Amino acid sequence: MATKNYWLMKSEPEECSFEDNLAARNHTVPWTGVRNYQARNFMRDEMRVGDGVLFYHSSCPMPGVYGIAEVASAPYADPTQFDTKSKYYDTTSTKVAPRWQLVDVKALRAITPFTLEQMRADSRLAQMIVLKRGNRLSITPVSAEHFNIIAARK
DNA sequence: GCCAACGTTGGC
DNA sequence: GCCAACGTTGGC
Repeated sequence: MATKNYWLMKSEPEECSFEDNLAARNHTVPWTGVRNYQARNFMRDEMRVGDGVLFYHSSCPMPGVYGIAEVASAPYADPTQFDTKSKYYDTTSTKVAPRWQLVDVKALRAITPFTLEQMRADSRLAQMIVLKRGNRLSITPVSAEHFNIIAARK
């Protein structure tokens, strides 16, 4: 059996907050809109159902981890790439060879937000990719140790 | 709104 | 393959 992996996934709360996710059917949402190859490759090639997810809010007054979630599906084509009305519509993608793949993400429980400021202040978390200068990647792998430190928050 | 950082595009 | 221009991310 493959080892469980852990991820940090960024979302703008205006678009899909952790509360939105928790309120969704089956507490599950498709992770639409990723248009970066590295982030796509994590979903397409490396995620497995049951992997742990730190649900992070970005571009908001208080960035940070707001909830614990898990990967809830195998990868499949992101439907928004074919939707002409979507801001994620991609004219260069085809149904035969979809460019963008996603997974479903299931919200498990909210935590007292572990803010970016608190993450930076915690020396145990110093090696997290999301804290590295200039990092913009919306999906990053997280070590079990870092995941557990943040997931221990009630 | 500013701007540093960095990914993508496209001319050559 | 190089690299300048451009667009986007995301904290502040």
